[in-house]
Amino acid sequence: MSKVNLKDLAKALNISVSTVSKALRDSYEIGDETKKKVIAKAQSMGYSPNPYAGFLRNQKSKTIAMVLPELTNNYFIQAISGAEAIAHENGYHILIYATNDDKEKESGILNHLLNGRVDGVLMSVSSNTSQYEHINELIQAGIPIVFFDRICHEIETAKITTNDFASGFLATEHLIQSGCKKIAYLSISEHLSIDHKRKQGYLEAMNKHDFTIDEQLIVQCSTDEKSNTQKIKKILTSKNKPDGIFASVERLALTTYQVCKRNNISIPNDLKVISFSNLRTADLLNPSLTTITQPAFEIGKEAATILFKHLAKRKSIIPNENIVINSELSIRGSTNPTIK
Amino acid sequence: MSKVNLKDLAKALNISVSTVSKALRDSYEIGDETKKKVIAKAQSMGYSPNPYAGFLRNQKSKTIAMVLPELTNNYFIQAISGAEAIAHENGYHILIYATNDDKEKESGILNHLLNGRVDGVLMSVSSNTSQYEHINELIQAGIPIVFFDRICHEIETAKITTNDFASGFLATEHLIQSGCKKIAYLSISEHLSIDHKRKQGYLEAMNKHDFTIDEQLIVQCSTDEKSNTQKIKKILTSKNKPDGIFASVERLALTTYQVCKRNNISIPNDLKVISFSNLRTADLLNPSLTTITQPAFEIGKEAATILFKHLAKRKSIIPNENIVINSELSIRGSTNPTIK
DNA sequence: AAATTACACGAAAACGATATCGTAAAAAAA
DNA sequence: TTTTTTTACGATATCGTTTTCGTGTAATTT
Repeated sequence: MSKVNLKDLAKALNISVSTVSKALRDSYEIGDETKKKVIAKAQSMGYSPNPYAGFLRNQKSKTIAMVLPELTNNYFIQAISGAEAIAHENGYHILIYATNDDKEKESGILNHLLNGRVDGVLMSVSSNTSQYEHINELIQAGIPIVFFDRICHEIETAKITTNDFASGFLATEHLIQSGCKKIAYLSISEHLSIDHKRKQGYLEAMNKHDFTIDEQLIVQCSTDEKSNTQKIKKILTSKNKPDGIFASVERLALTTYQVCKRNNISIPNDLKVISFSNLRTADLLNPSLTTITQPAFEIGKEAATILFKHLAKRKSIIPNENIVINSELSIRGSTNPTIK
Repeated sequence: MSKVNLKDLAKALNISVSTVSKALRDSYEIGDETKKKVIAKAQSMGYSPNPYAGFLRNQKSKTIAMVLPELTNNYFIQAISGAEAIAHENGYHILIYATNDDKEKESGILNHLLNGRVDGVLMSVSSNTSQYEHINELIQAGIPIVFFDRICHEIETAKITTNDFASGFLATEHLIQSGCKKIAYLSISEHLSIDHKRKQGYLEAMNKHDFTIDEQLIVQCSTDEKSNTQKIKKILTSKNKPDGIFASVERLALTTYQVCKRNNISIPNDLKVISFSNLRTADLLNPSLTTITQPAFEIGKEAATILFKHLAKRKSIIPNENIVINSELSIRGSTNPTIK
């Protein structure tokens, strides 16, 4: 049982607790010899400071929370991975919370964090979040928050995103240049800023190339996969069926693939597909999937870096800042018949 | 600034701190009226207890750590997701640590946890871990640990795995029954128990069907993807090339797919492939991948459940226990030409 | 009426580390 | 030599809870 504390150390060395504490923190108040003795004794007795005592004293826990809509998602996982990597370097620890894309659960989690369990929060809001009181409360409690991907424009803080508008534009234009005449957009949620921007990019590209916008081809999807499958199947088997699909998120592209497989719709011959995606197996799909790939790892890393920077300054208010890290288009078989 | 503490509440109510504390914890010592007053005031003043003060006092933090080889891995992510779901229900929080499959980093992380930052640990050991002092230290410090998937037989505690031997046997037999004559096994690490068992299953099936074991067909892979690609390419283009591959983990199956794609080896005609995998897109690969799918979500959930059960009892020693949750074989195109 | 028990609350000691003071002794300056 | 400064350390309050123990009043028992 290594329950050695400062008091034990002090007793063993016949000096005071405060001297031991200062020696271990390399204070200028303590002589070199004493320091050495203390450090040696701490080593030999296997001392390691009780973290919670320090947290209580300093009101800092060196812990942050990542609050995410879902975990089983390549994008978020890579973002966690990026944040985790940089956290370790800065001596921070990461608590993980999944909101299951539900505003109520999201709100509950943030309320739980209100009491100072974490020094800061990295967050991607859930798709049905349209009010932000729970977020503002957190900030007012002095806990800074940095958004990434699914951001809140309404909150003043740092926000990391990719170039959603430009990428949406690029994706749509790529479909047009690949010969598509009727392009559908699969939307994930009307409340999400990223969705809005990607859709704006889509609309802009349509306009530029004098395509008429058909509201029927803008499909409002949700978190309910059954319903999404229905909607996608319906549009792909309707008279007005599109010959190109731009999926705003990976999940919807995969659903599209499933629907096509079951209904013998050939990609890319009958239908070309492009999607925002961080799938590692995009290359190996049948056909390989043309993607807009976000630098998720870097985005997570950047979000964490900014948060740590402000935490180090003991500034709980993070000024508004929009950081954009560009995505990349990878053209593959789902939009180009010459690629397998 | 909601920095309301018990003292503030007590002052506002003109009663003592201890009464407030007891009232909020619904102690029998406090009268009903006082309780109501206190609770109402706590509500109106927005009181929320400082977690670290409680942790310090109780020596419990309601926090556990998950220590994993890597995050960008479908299996581990599902396991995290399972643990996270059950943690929330039990009021626990989860810290995430990635070892990058490196024993040194793993050791460093466990050392960091030694000081009581967490009440318990869920862990899958890294593939080059062959000594267990750092794990034993943790247990001796009174922090219980539950293993899942990549377990340590040498440590006495609860261990959750899938039926690796039987699944390895089943996978190999499936290849044999699919007509394979020369079956290779892609090993991930000789130190890992799961790998060992899967390989034993492979060997047993080979024996049962009077296949001669060819050591050349047992390929020792590693965490270095370049090297794995080389090895797999080498064996698939050698004179002694196999017509069936059993990949012990998903990553190696994907590498096999890449190699086949680049070298025009047709799956399943030239080569049949089966793999342990939790890929959501197994269906959509070219060809779809026959998998042994582990119930990762349930495994994570079960591991967390067991840990919480023991933590609730304040028992820091978890008796040895082996819990097995079976995997499922999903036959798809990579072993059956009639399936796309 | 006296003795006992229950009830409702307050005072204070932990939990373990940190930081502000205060103060001896030694060194430097006057 | 006296005064001032530096050096090195100790005593103590503090962070916010929880919990043990003590105590005065009211209710119950003999």
